[in-house]
Amino acid sequence: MRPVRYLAIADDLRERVARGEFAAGRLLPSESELSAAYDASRVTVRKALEALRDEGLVDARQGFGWFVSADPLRQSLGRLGTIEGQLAASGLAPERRVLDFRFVPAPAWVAKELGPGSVLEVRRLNLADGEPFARVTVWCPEKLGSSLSRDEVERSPFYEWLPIELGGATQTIGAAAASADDADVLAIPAGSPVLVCRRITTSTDGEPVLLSEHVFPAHRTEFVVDLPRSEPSIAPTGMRLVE
Amino acid sequence: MRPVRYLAIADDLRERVARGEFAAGRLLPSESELSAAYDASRVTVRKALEALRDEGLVDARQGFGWFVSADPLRQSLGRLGTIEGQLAASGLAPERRVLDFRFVPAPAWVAKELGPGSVLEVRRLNLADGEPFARVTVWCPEKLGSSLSRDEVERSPFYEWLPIELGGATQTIGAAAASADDADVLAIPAGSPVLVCRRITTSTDGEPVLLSEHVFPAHRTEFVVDLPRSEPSIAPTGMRLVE
DNA sequence: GGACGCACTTGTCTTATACTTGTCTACGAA
DNA sequence: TTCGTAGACAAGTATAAGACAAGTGCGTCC
Repeated sequence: MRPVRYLAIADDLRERVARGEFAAGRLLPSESELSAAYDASRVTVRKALEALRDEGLVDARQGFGWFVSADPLRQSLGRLGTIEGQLAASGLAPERRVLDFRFVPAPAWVAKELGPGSVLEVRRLNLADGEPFARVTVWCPEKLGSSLSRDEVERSPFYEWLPIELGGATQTIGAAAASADDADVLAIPAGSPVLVCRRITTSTDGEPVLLSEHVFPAHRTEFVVDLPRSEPSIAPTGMRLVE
Repeated sequence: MRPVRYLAIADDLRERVARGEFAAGRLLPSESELSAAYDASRVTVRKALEALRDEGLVDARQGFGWFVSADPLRQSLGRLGTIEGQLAASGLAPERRVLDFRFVPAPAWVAKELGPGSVLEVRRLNLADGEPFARVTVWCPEKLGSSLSRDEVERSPFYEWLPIELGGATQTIGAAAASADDADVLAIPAGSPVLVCRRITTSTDGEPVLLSEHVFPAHRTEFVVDLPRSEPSIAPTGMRLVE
């Protein structure tokens, strides 16, 4: 339960925009409709929309309506979102291809977080418009992974299938030279620079439940971090594709 | 010795905050709720909260509530600003060596932010215990840079010498292969992976005033980013050295 | 084609309620 | 004196519900 309703609505709208539910340049539902949909007053909905406008995500014209900003100048993701959502927002077709799906003994750095034992390891290739842009490996404890099927994790984001609610995440971003294996699946020369991102996702009670390693070709991806100084209302952190 | 109730409550709250029970930026239960929960009067709860406020751990706004202070953010921003400080903290001797100090026409991506014209460009090498660990280039408008001397920027961080107050910053993090030049000054093989971080720092009124490009050898550095899930609040962002 | 009206939108108010912190007084116990 | 309880009141915030002005799009009538 959130004490501040309009922030929750802003979050939800931000996510829906990021998912591409409202195409760029297209109209959002009117304030009255949103008000009815969220069962909130128009004032509250407006505050949410105005918050999004401050982020440059949407804009409004009197007598016309609210619409997704044509050029999201600083499209910023304040929450733990999926890269796929951003892809969809920029009009690219996301695709997931599962390379491996197996239960294995936890690798060293995974065991350090989850504890020793068997884990589900899913190796996956993410594509945008047919072009590979990320090799992702996800590990989760055996007891969580046992309810998942390979088809499921190929269809939609991993965490959607987990029977628990996720909390926050910590990720480290580093650079490396592509291994022969990664170079192969990403269709880049071996040894060329890649961004390596390791993420530890915890459940709402703080236990690490999901570990992942993302490898991005350097020429296609970069991280954007906003460091606000004065008003800590939102500190967006996200990733975006560079063209 | 008489047990002092409000100090005990303050201790308990401090621990709950430290455990992350209340995410940074999140509202705490109201004074009335805490009062009921601890079976103490509101005055006592208030004294506990005020003690935490004096420590800078929480803050309050009238009519709104108590929330975990945003201080960690500013801290990490400061940390980002001075990697050198981190080095010193870990017992390494930081050193700055100015490679270039000159006024030049703004390069393309700099001109895009600062506008065309002449800028001060400072190329610098950062060392830890004699080992180079970052090549940094800073650009700032000519009228700001004209009051700086080469000795000054070699002695202490760039922004300390600027006659204006800085606001927030946006930085992008990417990977690349080391150029021949960078490889040379960083003492790494040409073409080996490096982290490239470009930062746009704005003044308090939102004007970009400082642009910088940091190049780190991949084997020594990585970024750490915390991602909150549902709370649009504070996302501490920092960088640390890897072993 | 041009003028008009209608339905709908955002922008900007007011009024009211519930809840919050901020501050104060009065009183009791060790 | 110090610490605690109990309560009252002021001031601020979030939200609800609604009224009204102003702008937009569209169909209709002349």
